[in-house]
Amino acid sequence: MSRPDSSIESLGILRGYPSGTLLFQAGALAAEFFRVVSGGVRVYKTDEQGRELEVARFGPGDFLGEAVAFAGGRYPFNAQAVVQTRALSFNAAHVLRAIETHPGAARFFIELLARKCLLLGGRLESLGLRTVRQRLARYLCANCAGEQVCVVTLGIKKGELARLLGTASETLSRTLRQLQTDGLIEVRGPRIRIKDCARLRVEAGE
Amino acid sequence: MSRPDSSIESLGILRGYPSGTLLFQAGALAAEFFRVVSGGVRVYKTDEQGRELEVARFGPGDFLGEAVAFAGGRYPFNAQAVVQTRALSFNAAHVLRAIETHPGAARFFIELLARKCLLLGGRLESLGLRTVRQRLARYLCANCAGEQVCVVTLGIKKGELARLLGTASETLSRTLRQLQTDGLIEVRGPRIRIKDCARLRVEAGE
DNA sequence: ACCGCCTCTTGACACAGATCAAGGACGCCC
DNA sequence: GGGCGTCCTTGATCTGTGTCAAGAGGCGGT
Repeated sequence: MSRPDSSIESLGILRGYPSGTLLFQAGALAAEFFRVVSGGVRVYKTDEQGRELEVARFGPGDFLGEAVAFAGGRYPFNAQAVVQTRALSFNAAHVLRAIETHPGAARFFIELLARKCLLLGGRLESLGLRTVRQRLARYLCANCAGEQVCVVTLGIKKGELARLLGTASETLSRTLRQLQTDGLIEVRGPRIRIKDCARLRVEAGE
Repeated sequence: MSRPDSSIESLGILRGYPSGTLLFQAGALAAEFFRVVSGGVRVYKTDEQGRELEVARFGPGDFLGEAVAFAGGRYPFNAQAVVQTRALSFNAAHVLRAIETHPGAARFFIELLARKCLLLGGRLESLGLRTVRQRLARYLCANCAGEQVCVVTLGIKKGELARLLGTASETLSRTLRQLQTDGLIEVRGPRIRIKDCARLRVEAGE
């Protein structure tokens, strides 16, 4: 389920993106979409005042930009390589044409888009009716093996995590401390030991 | 582009939903999705404390629930008829099977899902980095003909609009007044005259 | 016309989280 | 080791928005 039809895959052109470069930019016409091969990409939006919201972060195997490319129109967000990244670039029109003759590929992209809708819906819900504390708890739970006691090692900078959670780094810092004071976690740099997974899950609101 | 393949359409079963009844409920297994024929449906989520966020509102011609049904799993939101509503109900597995042999239908659903992703992404951005004032300005602009001066008549109660914008009705009330004080609009009950569309658009942040 | 119900408005207040401003910790390079 | 840049933390303060409480206005029913 994580690989599209190989005849589709062969339509992709492999490209390299040094850390910091943009795969696409908000406002540009969306003719192509991408599949990350190695590295990582963050998708974000900046407002006039420079405040920034990270919509999602993608790693190897993930697709990005496919929704805009299929719908036609302009990218609503920026996509930036966070490390040296390689990605397959697809022309949306070519892929749509190929899909017409490959039912399996159609189904693949339908499920891909459907899952992306669910992802976005989940983030919407988090942002709309959860506090920073709850969102953080949820993030930690999601990245924990589910054991009673486990250690989450952040793969990203705390400032980046803050923007991913839709908050400021200062607030994230304070919230981490608060969870620690409450005996739920123990923070040692980028290493976070979850002392009580069950209780943390309650904090997260399931 | 707004109609699926007729062979797909014929898979739907027409059902009636009195005002207030649920088409589906958060947590239920998603086997089917819907297309509104007449009436209106709001999709929302309630948290433990009773706070509520309206994710989207659908009218005649719109699909809902298709993302969850295609991805498999449980509905993350509730869907409720806001007035007496008729809707076609589709079994997701049947439709997926039909799609395999109808390339046009595949393309239809891909574009449908893609547009839904864009819709959700837009709402995410609004909620994440816009103030209530900006979101309201944006809503008014979107529902205005684009003329220099025009009148928007709210089709929904102000309390409902508030939840759609992700805020409380009291705050909406105050914000409307504020825009009026600033000379951007004139409010007379559910009728809102936009005095300066261009300036309002600036407020909205394009 | 009176009453009850519902929606909307307004005021007072509380609080989460953003912002501003200093440090402090750590790594890296010369 | 000293200096410098980046990231993180902490404190003080400000602001938007939610919440609670009390009317105000409209509308239908009797």
